[in-house]
Amino acid sequence: MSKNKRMDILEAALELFAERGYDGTTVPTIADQAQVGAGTIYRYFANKEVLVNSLFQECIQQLTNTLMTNVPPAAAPIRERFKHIFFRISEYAGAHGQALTFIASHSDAPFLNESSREMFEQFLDLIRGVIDEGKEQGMICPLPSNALIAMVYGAMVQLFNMMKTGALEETPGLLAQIEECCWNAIRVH
Amino acid sequence: MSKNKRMDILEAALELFAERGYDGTTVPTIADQAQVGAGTIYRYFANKEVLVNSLFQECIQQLTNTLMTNVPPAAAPIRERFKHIFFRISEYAGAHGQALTFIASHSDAPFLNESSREMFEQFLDLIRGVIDEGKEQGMICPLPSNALIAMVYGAMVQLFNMMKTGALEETPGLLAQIEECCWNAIRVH
Amino acid sequence: MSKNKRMDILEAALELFAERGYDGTTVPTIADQAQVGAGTIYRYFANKEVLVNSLFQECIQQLTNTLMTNVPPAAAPIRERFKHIFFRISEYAGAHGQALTFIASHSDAPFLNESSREMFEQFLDLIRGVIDEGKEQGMICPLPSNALIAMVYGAMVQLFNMMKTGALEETPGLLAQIEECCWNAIRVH
Amino acid sequence: MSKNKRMDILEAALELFAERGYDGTTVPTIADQAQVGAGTIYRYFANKEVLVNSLFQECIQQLTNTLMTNVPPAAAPIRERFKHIFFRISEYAGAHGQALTFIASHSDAPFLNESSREMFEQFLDLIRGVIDEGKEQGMICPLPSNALIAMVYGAMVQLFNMMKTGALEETPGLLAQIEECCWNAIRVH
DNA sequence: CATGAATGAGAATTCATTCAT
DNA sequence: GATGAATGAATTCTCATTCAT
Repeated sequence: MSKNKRMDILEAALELFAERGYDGTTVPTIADQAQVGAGTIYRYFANKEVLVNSLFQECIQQLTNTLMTNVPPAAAPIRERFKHIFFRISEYAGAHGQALTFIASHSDAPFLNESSREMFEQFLDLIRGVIDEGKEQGMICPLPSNALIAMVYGAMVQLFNMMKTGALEETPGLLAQIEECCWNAIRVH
Repeated sequence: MSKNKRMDILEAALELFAERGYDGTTVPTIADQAQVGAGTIYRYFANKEVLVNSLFQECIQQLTNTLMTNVPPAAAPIRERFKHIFFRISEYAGAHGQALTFIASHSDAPFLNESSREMFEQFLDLIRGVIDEGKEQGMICPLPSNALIAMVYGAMVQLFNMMKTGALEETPGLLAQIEECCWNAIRVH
Repeated sequence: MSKNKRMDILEAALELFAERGYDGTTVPTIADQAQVGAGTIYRYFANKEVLVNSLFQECIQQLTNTLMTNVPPAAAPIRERFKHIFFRISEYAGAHGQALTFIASHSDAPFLNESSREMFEQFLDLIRGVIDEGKEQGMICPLPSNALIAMVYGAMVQLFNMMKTGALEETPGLLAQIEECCWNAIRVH
Repeated sequence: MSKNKRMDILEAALELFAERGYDGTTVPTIADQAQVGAGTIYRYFANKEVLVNSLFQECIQQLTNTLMTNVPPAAAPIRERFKHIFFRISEYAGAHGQALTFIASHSDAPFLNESSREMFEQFLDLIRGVIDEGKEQGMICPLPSNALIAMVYGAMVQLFNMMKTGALEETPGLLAQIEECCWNAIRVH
């Protein structure tokens, strides 16, 4: 017996949205997976769109929180700050089932509201901050930040997705090497 | 008056699937966009699933064809062969509206049939071939090929997606620099 | 090459309506079976309802014509006149594929128009005439004519249907015995 | 407010299928008649075909049950056993609206599944049993059982159909006389 | 005349949402 | 609060009919 049905619903929705997408998932299916009645979902969320936005925001919040723990001081070397971002996101992907997959596949969706979009931008800003600082210090390529973020974020999403589905086995040391690769992609040579 | 309604339907579907996803797109919407009657779609495709698979396969085919033109000789330096892949995909993304976005966002979808999955794998194999060869020559990091592909493919998909939506302006020289970045991500340092 | 497309269409429709019923048969299916274009059907019949009524009426007409050939004189014994009816209908059922099945399964249909219903009644009247005369002569049971017709007609329809589908093999002498049975059902004992 | 919507749906379907046939009846029409929402039908029956098969089987089951009540001992005279069949079926036709009409007009339909066909055959076997026994005892004509069943069953279906539509008024004694006629059709003279 | 591709109204079916229990 | 049966609007798909060739 779970003490929190709201959480059960969000977890069920996360898994299903990540696998089949928002439009490919029916509310009764979420209810089944969450082991609640279909009507119960509407006690906690006004409708399906509110549910997906709540879920999206909670995921981004958790991801952001993860990124904000043990943050190296602003004065720390860019290399260290980049590592922090990489390994925190990696940690989050490992800890929260399909959350990163869900975020990545839904962050452009037309049903996301202003608030969800804003939170996603704020998350990207955390990465942007490091990248911009790195560019100023001449450590990172002087390309548009969006391009640099896209490369790093795109690469990471694909990688963690593959690890989730088992297409890529996570061996010791692999993560560190991949981090190195991502850094090499954007650093000045 | 269009000569080829089948093509009109595929083009309309491509645009809509790329924007809203398969499940978020209704058949009448596709019909409207294609300027055909709803029933007409069913003269060309047995059902919506057949439509999305046909579209997916034609896109992959075109992308594969693009990758196969002006292929550098197998003996060419890996660097050149990597550039070829990058710029061909880039060319395809520029030429075919939302095709790359559609492919990327649907390549894991549960409604893709065996044949579609196979064609997608064959496309990835084209990239894998260069990467494996590069690893053998000691030019590319000795990481699992899937990881290397994921990084390059993930980065490219995000980048071309951003260019499509205007979040990233395509300035002269930018593409070449980005290509350099992608190469730096995977090469041996 | 058939010289009469109208006939081809009617024949195709007869077979299909007998097998699947009017509502279970699509116009394109009739066109395929008749080896004509779908549009051609509308050159000969204003719509599907007109087609089924035309077919019904032509079938009834043929059946009626068959019943009217070699009619025994009104003064002939009832037994002989009954035999005539039985064997003529049997002859018609044998000669015209699914016609009797079609008639039987559609004679109550809501899409039959006044004219079709009238013709069917006229056909029944041919049987009714003999039965009424038989009742007057005291040869046939003094039951409502409708009941007597129902028995004889119902039995015959089932029997010829079975012969058509092969559930009942037509052996020499069988028909005569069955006729005897039908007569026994209604005659005075 | 009805206790049992499943029953309401089956009753509505029975009436409509009997009148217009399976293909001539739309699901929303059934829903209207049953006073339920269209979607409700799909909570009880996976689709229209499952509905018609369920209905067919329930009707056959009821008819079979009726035939099995107060069965005369196997040692009873054939005449009595025949009467039992006739009057039981008659009783069923009288009690259950359009059930016999529905059964008769759909027992050959291509959408009936194996199970439905089997149950119908088992029902016919109940009649066949008496007829076969009668033939062995020399009481019933030595014709193929299928032919004898066809006559009796065909006649009865037509008769009860007529009574339902009012084309034949059910007066006291009529039924007994008709039963006599049916018996006369098949008995040895 | 004949055709069959094209159509859109209508059929079967699904699913977000409500509400009586 | 929690439920899940019930609903009907929306979706997928079919098919009678039209019309350009």
